[in-house]
Amino acid sequence: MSSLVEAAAPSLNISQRPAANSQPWQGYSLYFEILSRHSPLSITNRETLTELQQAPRRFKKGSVIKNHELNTKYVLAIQNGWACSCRVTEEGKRQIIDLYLPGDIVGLRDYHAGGRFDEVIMLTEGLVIPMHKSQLDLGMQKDHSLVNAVLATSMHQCNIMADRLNNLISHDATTRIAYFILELHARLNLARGEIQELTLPVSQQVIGDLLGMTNVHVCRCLSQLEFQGLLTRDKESRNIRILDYAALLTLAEFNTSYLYSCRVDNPRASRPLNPH
Amino acid sequence: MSSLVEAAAPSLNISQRPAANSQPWQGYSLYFEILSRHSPLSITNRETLTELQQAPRRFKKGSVIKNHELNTKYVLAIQNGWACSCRVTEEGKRQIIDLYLPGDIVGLRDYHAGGRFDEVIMLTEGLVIPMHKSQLDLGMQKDHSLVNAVLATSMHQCNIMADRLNNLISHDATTRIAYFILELHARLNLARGEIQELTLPVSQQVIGDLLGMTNVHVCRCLSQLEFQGLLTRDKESRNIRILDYAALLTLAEFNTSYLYSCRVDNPRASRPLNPH
DNA sequence: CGAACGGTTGACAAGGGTCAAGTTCGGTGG
DNA sequence: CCACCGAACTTGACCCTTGTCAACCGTTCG
Repeated sequence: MSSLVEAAAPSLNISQRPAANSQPWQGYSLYFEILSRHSPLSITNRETLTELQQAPRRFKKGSVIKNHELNTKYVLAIQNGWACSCRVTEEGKRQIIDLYLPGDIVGLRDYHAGGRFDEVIMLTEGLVIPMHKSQLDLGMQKDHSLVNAVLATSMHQCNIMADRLNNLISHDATTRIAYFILELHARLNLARGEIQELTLPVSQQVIGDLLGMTNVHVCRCLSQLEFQGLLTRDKESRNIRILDYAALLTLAEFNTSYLYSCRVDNPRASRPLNPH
Repeated sequence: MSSLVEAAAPSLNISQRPAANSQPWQGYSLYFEILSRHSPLSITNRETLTELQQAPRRFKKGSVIKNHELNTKYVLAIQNGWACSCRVTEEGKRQIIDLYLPGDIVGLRDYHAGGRFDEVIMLTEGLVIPMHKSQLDLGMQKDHSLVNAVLATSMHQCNIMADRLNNLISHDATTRIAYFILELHARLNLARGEIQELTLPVSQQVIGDLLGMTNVHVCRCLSQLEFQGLLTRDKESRNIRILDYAALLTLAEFNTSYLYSCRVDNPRASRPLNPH
């Protein structure tokens, strides 16, 4: 079972780079949007979180944005792009164990462990907004509702992982792919807008690494889903259009979409994550 | 891929049963022990947590101790025995997605979701200590160090799940079993005492459900590990004795034992979880 | 232009599932 | 005490799913 994320590209510690001179992110609080999704936060928190978050940083595909010595004191909010966390074996192979999409926070899982565990790598180019852990800690001490928001967000990530585990254990390859597509569809909050099109901006090799199968078989399974009339693909753009949503749900036994739902008064899809 | 936990046995809502008259658990705080493992807690927390925790309850194997309507307002600490959480499909099949051992806290994952997600079932007979969520919330508001402890404990569980995911994705069946045994060995904190013997108090069917394989193949893989001289089994007691710990580690690529380590000043193995 | 990468396809092999029969053991009832 | 039963484990035969290896094609990029 092979597992390769692209060889690590050069990366920078966030603290090495001071805030840029133009500050278009000022006044926009990605953290507030993310954290208030699962637990109500007052407008005061919005101001606090806006102050705490640092300048967005752009990373290239393949950049290591976090490991045992890089950004251990930061959590990172993904504003744009996909990232994954990997376990690195002694032989240097990387096994993808978690996937981060726009609107996810990276670094909660080893928040209290000094960030020792995983390496986080950009799967695409993207924008990342750092926040210093100690400042988030201070924020939580000042306002307890922030504690609940952080806890709820962490648990939400944990539930997504439980779902993936469920998917891996109980489904065969084709079904796993179908489930994965529906998971992305839900996490990207496309279900709410009844948008039936999404992009998988990664290679079939990466999809295989995520789902515990080979790139060859990913290709076969996708072809089969297409053959069955459940979806169509555009190879160039890596777009997928879901043709028969209901049939996909049935096939994948995907009935946990509620896991990914946000609070009703703060729909994720209705507001673009990138304000520029 | 079949998945069956024994048919649900009768179960009681914890609140239906007042504290017993004799109270041997008084003064003993399982929650303090668990929560202080990953983040330092003051002795004040010990008293608080001791007050908050309710009378231990004994459950039979197969009891449902938590679901969408049962104990939704409680977290449960496992003092004794094994439990698992399951996703229930529409056809009523149960898929095990998480395993709880003595010293684990049940109900953190859907803490903020009203406990809607999983059903938790005893895999063996066991003792469970409930605590009302709202009281834990109050405790966290009073003392911020408790927040860190709860967060760290949650994240620890999340990391264990990430490890299981890693195991499922990257290993074949025999290796998965080896990894699973090492995971248990580490989580039960036997590594510290260099104890090479442990008990799997569940059927091979359940092990298969946990690892995404059939009971038949679990049997074959265990036999093979025994044949290779890595361990011996006692069928009656369901005991396993590890003969070649180093070889098992190598085979399973298990190098994450640090994940399960407790704080040095509070070793889990040195103090029995059941004070009676 | 050629190299590198990602996707596709085919032939073949191996890992693991399925089914069925047999075994052991503990519990139950006569 | 023995007969019977069910649960769990074991083993063998067979077959399907998936991995492996290789060739080929289209695109992109230097």
